[in-house]
Amino acid sequence: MNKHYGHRIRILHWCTDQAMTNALASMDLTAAQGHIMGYLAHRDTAPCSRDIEEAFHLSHPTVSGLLSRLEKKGFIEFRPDPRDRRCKRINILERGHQCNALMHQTIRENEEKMVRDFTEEEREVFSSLLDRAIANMGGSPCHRKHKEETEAND
Amino acid sequence: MNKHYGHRIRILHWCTDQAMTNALASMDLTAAQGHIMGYLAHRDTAPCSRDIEEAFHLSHPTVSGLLSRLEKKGFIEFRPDPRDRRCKRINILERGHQCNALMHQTIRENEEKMVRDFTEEEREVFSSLLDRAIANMGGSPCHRKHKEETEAND
DNA sequence: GAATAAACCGTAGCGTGCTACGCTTTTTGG
DNA sequence: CCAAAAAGCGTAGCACGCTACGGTTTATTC
Repeated sequence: MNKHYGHRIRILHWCTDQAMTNALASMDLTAAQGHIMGYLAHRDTAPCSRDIEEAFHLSHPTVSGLLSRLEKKGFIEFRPDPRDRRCKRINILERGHQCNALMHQTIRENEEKMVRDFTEEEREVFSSLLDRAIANMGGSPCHRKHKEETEAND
Repeated sequence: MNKHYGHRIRILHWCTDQAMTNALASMDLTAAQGHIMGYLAHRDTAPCSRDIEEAFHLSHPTVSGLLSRLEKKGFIEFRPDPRDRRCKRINILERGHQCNALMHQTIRENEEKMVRDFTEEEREVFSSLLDRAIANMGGSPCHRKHKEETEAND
């Protein structure tokens, strides 16, 4: 019936996304926004949009939209970089720090939930197979920026 | 670094989606639209929107939008059901039939590509682990319609 | 030093997913 | 038979992906 890997991947992606959405709804964050906040939290230096694009393999309009919504809701603010006036450094505000603990806990819970009945060995196999599947599909997306020579093209 | 299953699932989903998008671009179909066409092709009776919603676990506004774009591009047409005037049966048009072969070939190629270096046993393990992960996350989304008793809740 | 290239960001426009609401039709219950 | 519930679909409005284009600042090159 639903025999395709692609279909299962889609469903699983949906599940994780929904779980995050539900867990974060209480603090007015979506799943995507939460992941950004989680990333910002364990950075020591304030990153700019470009850093997030690379970390999440997202296009910059996507990141731009996410950040502007986070700013509007008071989780972050932008600070001009005096060294480079093109950059807008992203600073976490109080409200952003508050959600940090819940964020990481939620991620951990969902990760655990997904493989809750897996043995340790199965978890490693799962990880390994996922990585190999990604590699087989051509690696991470990344809009082929800074791709050195990843293209053999048949 | 990218240690989370959720992250890998996201990337893998992205990969399959992009592969489909690229493969189908030549016939003016997106990945999501292509999947719908593939589903329609191997149906003998003309389904209605509801059938697609359940098959793909999508909300009905999403399906509605997909179908209206497919109709606008001439892949399908709607036919009122004389038995039930609420339903709009979905009929494949010539153009829709034309893409069928390419659709299925593309799906097969991508499925094979993803697991190209997997042994037969690994493929089965992968399938099984994906299914169990989905089950662990609470099963398929489906907006909890016709869930009989799937909820044990803890 | 001025022109070109590159880097960073923004906006426009689209597709695809969602929830929430409403409309029409069918089914159900009294 | 008529009212209420349920089923099917539509629209509005949002989030979040993308590509394509443009604008400002920085770096390079002559």
